[in-house]
Amino acid sequence: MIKHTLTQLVHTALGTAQQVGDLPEFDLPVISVERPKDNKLGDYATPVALGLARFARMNPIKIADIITKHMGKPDFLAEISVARPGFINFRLTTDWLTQQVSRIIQAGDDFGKINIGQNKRVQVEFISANPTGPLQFGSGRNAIIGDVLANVFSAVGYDIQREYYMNDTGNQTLLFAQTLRSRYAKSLGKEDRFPFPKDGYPGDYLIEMGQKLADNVGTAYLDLADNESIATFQQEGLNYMVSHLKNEVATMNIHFDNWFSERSLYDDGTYQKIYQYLQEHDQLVKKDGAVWLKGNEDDENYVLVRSDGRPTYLASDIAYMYNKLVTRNFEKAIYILGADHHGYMSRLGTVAQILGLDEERVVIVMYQLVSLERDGKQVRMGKRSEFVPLSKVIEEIGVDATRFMLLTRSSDSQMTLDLSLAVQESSENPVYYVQYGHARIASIFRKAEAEGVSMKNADLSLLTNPSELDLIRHTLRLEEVLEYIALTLSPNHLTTYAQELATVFHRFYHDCRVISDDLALSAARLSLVKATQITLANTLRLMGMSTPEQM
RNA sequence: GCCUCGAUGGCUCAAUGGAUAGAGCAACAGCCUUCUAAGCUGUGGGUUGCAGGUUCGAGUCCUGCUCGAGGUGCCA
Repeated sequence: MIKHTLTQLVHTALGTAQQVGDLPEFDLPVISVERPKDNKLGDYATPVALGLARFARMNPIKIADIITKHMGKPDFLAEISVARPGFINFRLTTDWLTQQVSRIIQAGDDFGKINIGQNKRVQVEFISANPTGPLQFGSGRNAIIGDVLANVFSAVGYDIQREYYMNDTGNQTLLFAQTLRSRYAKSLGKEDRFPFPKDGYPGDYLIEMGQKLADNVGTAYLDLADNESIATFQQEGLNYMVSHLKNEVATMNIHFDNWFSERSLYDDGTYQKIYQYLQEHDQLVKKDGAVWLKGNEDDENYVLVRSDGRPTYLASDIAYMYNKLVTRNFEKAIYILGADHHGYMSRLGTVAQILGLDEERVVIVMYQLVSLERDGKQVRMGKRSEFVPLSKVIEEIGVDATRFMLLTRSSDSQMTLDLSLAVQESSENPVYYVQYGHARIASIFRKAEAEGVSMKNADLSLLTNPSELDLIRHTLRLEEVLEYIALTLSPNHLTTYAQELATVFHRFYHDCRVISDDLALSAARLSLVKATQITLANTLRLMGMSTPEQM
């Protein structure tokens, strides 16, 4: 990446300047190379001299001059200039820029990939909603953030595993099984046998599920022994829900590598193992008949085992983390959590400490909740209030628009979706603007083929129009954007980038006719258009969206 | 009470401690005989919630305050 090359050059120049005594001794700082807001200033810039003024006790302009003096003039740079109050600006040569077009075309689907991950194994766990019902719209945000982050981490060189953690044990599962049993009995006309449980799940899907079960097994499950009964309905319900969830996420272009069972942590001895570990490390306290985790701070006590002997979800979380980071030995475990789980954050850190794990291996991406409105009035979401299924929103506005909308905002910002406006807003969704760019390009190539114009043996040096060069600059940013997203865990930048790239392309399309009588120029421009298409397509794919050939 | 997050143009939002705070929508004015007008060009619109502080430089970091969302269970 050219940005890294520049960083390295500045770094070296600073070292040299110190060696020859042009600059006093100080620890070399982290050098930031950025894109200036105004591209008239240059393609890249560094404010490093500004930050050094204090340590060097020199005027930043003077420092900048010294740095540039020792940088020499690499052949990919047309100009290195110093601007007040001490920026160093770099301008790339047109030649270097235009050559990038062929690099992009050669890389094809791989363009944008970089290797900062060094193939380290990283797990992204996301959604992980209780398998007790269809996904709610709020889970969509979790889904998109997790899926796109996983895409980006793959692209920057990590070996990524996507995992869905199924809470298939505990209170909610029990209630779910009881509800299913009651629905099943009812569809056989035996509701008196198993009345609807208190706080049971009201959703219609359970009525359907009960009916299906009755169709499949008849009355066989009515007279199971007490200890078998609930377990059976749990298992049936879980199987049904998981296949349902798989289909549901598949409609959003999401595919998990693994569906991890919480219960398996108890069945395979992981829980017993960590319990023993915690006991040996004096982390457990018995109080009021329950077992508490001491934690590292006073007053940070959490219950691990209830007074009735059943472990809490915290027990599972500890065992699960152990499983991720020790048993399966992932370099890092990324958790995508909604703000309603933010209590987890400190807890997971505590858990890592207790297990003697480097806390940096636990990465938490927290996003603010999505609230829903209808005609400007808030719609309460929750298990027992109005339920807005994700699938319904997707049905109404489409996967691409849904994904894009959920991805645009930064994770930290709360977002509101007005259901009555969703359809209307989706029609002006910027995703279409981006996809239109891709479709336009496809159209250009259809035309080129029809007219026998090809991009073979293109002389890229013919690309000199500012719109053309600007387009090249923007395609090259993809690598930087991906690195930035991986570093900051902020996948929303992909949407901004996609829109900017589309804007620059549409402007180019307006300014420069691609297919013309000038065959040499046509070939060069077709190459540029190809490179743009590759970049747009890769960006859309990273966001999990389609790349239409026509619109 | 304590903890987390937010407040940026009429609306929805962006912005690596850097240069003149940017997009889209909405409003207004232009551009199709030409590869897709789901496009392009232009205009207006801002004391970045309030008050301090740190810094050469703050929308961004720190402190206090106001308003909003969420958390603070032997629920997950």
